[in-house]
Amino acid sequence: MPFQAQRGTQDVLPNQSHRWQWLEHGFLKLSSIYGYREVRTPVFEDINLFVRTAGESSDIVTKEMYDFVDKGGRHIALKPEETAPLARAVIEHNLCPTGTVGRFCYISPIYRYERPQKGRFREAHQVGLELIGSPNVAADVEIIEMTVKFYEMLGLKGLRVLINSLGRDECRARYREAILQHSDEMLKSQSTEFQERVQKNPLRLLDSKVPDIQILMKTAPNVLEYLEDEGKEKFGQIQELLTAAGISYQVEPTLVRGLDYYTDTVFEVQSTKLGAQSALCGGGRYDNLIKELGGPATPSVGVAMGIERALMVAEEEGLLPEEPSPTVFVAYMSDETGREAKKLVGELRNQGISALIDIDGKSLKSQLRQADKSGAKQVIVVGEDELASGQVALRNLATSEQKLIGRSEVANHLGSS
RNA sequence: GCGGGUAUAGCUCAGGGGUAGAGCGUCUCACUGUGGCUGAGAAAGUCGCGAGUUCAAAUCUCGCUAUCCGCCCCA
Repeated sequence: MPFQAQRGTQDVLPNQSHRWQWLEHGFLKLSSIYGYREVRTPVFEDINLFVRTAGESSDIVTKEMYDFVDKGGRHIALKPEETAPLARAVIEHNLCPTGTVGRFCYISPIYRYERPQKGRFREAHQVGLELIGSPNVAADVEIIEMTVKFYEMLGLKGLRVLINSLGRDECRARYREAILQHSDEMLKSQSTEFQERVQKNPLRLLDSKVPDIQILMKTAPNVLEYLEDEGKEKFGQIQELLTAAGISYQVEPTLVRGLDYYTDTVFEVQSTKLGAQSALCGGGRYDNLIKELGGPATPSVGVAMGIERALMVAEEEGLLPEEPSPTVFVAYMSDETGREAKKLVGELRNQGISALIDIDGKSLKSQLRQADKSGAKQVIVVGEDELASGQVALRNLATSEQKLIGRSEVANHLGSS
């Protein structure tokens, strides 16, 4: 009877790792070019970390959390994102002393207890960047620029960069009132559960998928008009800097984030190829987070980019690298030549040459078929006659050219041809 | 948490109350020691799991599980 595991994510099927490596190497390279240091945190955290950082939206957040009580009675959550754990780690280890700027990047699994669908998994992975300690708009721009560069590096096309500013406390409070007032009539006809949610996070109305609400939001007040003077000025500066950097973007006043700790800038990169999940990444400024967690007031900005989603888009666009194939397939004729062939494969592998060999003693024809299938460019045939004179046959599968070479020169030939 | 689709060979899927199907792949042979092309043949399945209805269930019914898609939510 087949065993079906209760699992939270898709199995990773064979031959995926080169895709991940491709993406992660690209990310780490970009990070190092910009001077970002990699940080890792555990997959689990005390659930209160996330509850605190979510502010008034905390019960919504808790609902989506993959949490449990561990053997020691601790209430644990598998981290649903990396920004809060990283901020916690920065405080705990004083990675970014007051007055300095810290640049950090991460590659991390994240967990959310929700129904999987296209582009959404219970276990997913993110790469992310956090620039901690600077209130300057140049920080916002650096993060957005790196995000765009990352996707450019992967070769993704047709992406939209959306930016918005949510202002700070004063703007937020005034805008909440305005949008609640605007939606007052509509809310009366909704369920109490929905009304409570809206009370907790009215901004969420802006990117609702419900058609009626979308129509209503077309005439909603614009958050940008509620920005404090400083926020307005900064948002203008960010746009100037982005333009100067040659980054095309779109101001989207309905772009919001679910968490309360975001301040001023928020941004997102979208693709049309992800079903209901259009966002490839999300980021923004979070000047209140570190203080909220008990650290010194530390203005920061960051971004988290979904690995699975990026790979899905890359796959649809045919950008993924080819699977690596072995350099050579070593075929043999008999038990005796088989022993010699295995020895040869061992030698090649010891030299770091990717070599494949049949292990079931199949026919030569079958071995060559395997070789063809494996993508190996060349085959070495170890035969009795050749072996008697200390030689093996080297066959190029693409051209069908075959020549005899000395048994001891195999590695040299493989290197050059 | 809510709604819908799907589950049959290694893969992609058709079928359908009475012997389990196709294409691709695999293997063998034609071709004693040379892949791709061609032809012939073979192997391979408790038809997701469990119960019910029936003389008979892969097929109908119910439950469960998994999976995909949408809602909710999205850090």
